[in-house]
Amino acid sequence: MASVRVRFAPSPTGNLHLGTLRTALFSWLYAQHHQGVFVLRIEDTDLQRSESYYEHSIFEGLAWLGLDVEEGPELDGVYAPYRQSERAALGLYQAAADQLLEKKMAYYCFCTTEELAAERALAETEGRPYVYSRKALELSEEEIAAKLAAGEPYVIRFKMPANQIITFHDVIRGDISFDSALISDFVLLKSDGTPSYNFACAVDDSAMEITHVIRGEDHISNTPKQLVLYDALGVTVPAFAHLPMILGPDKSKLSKRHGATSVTEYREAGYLPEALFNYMSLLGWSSPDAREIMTRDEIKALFTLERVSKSGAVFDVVKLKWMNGQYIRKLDKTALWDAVKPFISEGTLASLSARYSPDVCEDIIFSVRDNLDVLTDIEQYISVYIDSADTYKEKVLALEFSESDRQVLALFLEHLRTLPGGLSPVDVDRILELILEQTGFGKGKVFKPIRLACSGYPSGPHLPELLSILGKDLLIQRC
RNA sequence: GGCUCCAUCGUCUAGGGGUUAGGACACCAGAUUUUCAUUCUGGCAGCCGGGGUUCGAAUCCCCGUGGAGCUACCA
Repeated sequence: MASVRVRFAPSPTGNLHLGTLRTALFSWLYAQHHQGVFVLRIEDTDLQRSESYYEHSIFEGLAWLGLDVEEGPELDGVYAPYRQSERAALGLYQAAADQLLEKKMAYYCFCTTEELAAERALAETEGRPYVYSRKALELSEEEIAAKLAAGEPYVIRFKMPANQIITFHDVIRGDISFDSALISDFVLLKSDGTPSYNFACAVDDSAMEITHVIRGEDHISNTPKQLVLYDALGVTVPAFAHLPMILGPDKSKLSKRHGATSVTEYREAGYLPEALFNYMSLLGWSSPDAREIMTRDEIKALFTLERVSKSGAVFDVVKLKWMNGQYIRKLDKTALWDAVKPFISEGTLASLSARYSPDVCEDIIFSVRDNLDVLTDIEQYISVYIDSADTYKEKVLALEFSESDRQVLALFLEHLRTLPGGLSPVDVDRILELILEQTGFGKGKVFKPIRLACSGYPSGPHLPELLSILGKDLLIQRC
């Protein structure tokens, strides 16, 4: 069997979108699962909207998620170049168009946008579906030659086969058919000489020997156009798989008006790539054994198009957050510190390193990890460790301590003073235990005032960790 | 409007003729935790409607309905 070649073909007209990313993810997974090749092709034929800045956003997004590209721009490969603008410069699309022109399967069209708009408007008022009138087909050879010589702008259109049912088998959805009579003679080459999407797509997919075209459901209606092109060009047709849409909460195609949609935004909001990868893989696909938390390798091994669902999936940030928390809690002390560090403000970082050694910094972060859903949550939970003396005073002065509270604090202070050496978490546990015995009070009556007096906060990390990190000296001052 | 796709808890989904319709997030309750959080246990909640086919449909077929996508010299 021929080896699998899957392509991911985004256009660099915006930051890498979550929907686009999911297409990339499923394509990559499919290629990986079959030990195939994952190809990146940049579809930058829209000169107005394409920007190299966005191309980088695509590269970065893929790399961040760990979707390694085997063939693509900057990488070369047998099928280079991988940017359509570069392929156009090589005359690849022109050559294909010439071939169709010669076979009379395509033709020159000099119609202006105004003429076309008028045709369309007429069709609409008459309530019939619009297809191009084909008036350019009536032009004689001489007329065409004259217009060409005069430098009149033109496009090249494809001559759709008449009354034909075009059918293809979608790996996910089964057979899908279209009536060719309802499809207009679409443009192959635009008047600026660049290829239209459908043309470039078909030409390149065959040139690059793509075996599987995996893309969004929104491309289903483009497929018949590409099919007739494959046929006209006399090349092999790849397999198609149309993925369900990713939806916003209102069930319409996920877009900016739904909030954050670019991969960069999620990275900056403190999501881990492993979590996003895992969550996205479950949007339209499910594992055979109902597991949800899986490693990249596990997903890769389990992934098949047969288990991809047909209906659209609402992007649920709440579940993503939960999953991100799961991944955060899996990180060990050092990995957590590395992950979280870029999300701590400079000021906080400065006061942290001014007061604590690097080791203790890791302890601090680790002590609050259960509170983190996203990395950006970190700031709010570590303030207890770095509050200035003034801030602390302000907080404590607002509190009221009862007689029993004072009794507990006095005892605690006593134990601290008599403790030789530093204060370890185990020491804290022991002292707390002792006070419980000595006073006969319940846990709340003992722990609460100590937490309050020592930290100024009613809640926070576990007492042993919190107190041992704050340190004996500071606690003696505060009690 | 035309064409096309889709339809199981609020959300993501499993289940493809006989199941108490399963899991996950969220939500609610309880337990553990000095506290927030974490963790654990339990609970709430679903087959869009109508016709067929069948001894028997969530499952197969048809029709409705609803939602979505496409309808460019964008991709």
